[in-house]
Amino acid sequence: MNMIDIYNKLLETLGEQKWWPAKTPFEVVVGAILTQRTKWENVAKAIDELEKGDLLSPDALVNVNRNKLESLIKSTGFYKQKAERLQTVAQYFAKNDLPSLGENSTEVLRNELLALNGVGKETADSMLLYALNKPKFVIDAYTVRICKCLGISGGYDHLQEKFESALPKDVPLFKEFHALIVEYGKRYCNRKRCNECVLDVKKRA
DNA sequence: CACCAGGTTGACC
DNA sequence: GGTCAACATGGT
Repeated sequence: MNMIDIYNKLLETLGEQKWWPAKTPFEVVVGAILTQRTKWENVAKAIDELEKGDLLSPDALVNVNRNKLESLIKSTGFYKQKAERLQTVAQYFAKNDLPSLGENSTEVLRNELLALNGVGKETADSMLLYALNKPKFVIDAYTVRICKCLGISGGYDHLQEKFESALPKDVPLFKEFHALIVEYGKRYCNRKRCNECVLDVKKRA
């Protein structure tokens, strides 16, 4: 089964996911930091708090009091380091306007994002794909686990190359595929449950 | 009570 | 190069 077949099967089984759940590109950036090692429901609460405080803009986030920020995002865990990371990326996006930032090449942007403390490969690629609409395939824990079941092993770079070379560089496709993988992983292929083989999806539908 | 969640970092080999 | 604990809350 090739990548496109896998995509179609997931889509057919799970339906469209329509990621990333955010109202603005900068909200994607904020969510990308907050969701590190954390369930999305807890992130949603924090984003809600930030929205109430009118803090979902780079300038507002840069200027907010650190302790206040920490208390608002407490539900996401690791709240002290995440507060610091949020202000770091907010500073970057305050200096570099989001829409016009997209004119730069994907690789240049990626390196700039990776240079920020708290932004690793997955977070950078999530921002590139879902906030800046760049064709970067996001690899996460579910992707690694599912690929392993499929007999595809390797680290982040290897898997990313595998997806990107097997698929057309289509941003909506990349967005939806990653979303489907996460949803599939949550339901059928996580720490507690690994029904050895992924993509027997018909049986489970 | 133990384990896990859409990672990243710095220390240590 | 790779491995490992730390980071911390909320849900099963």
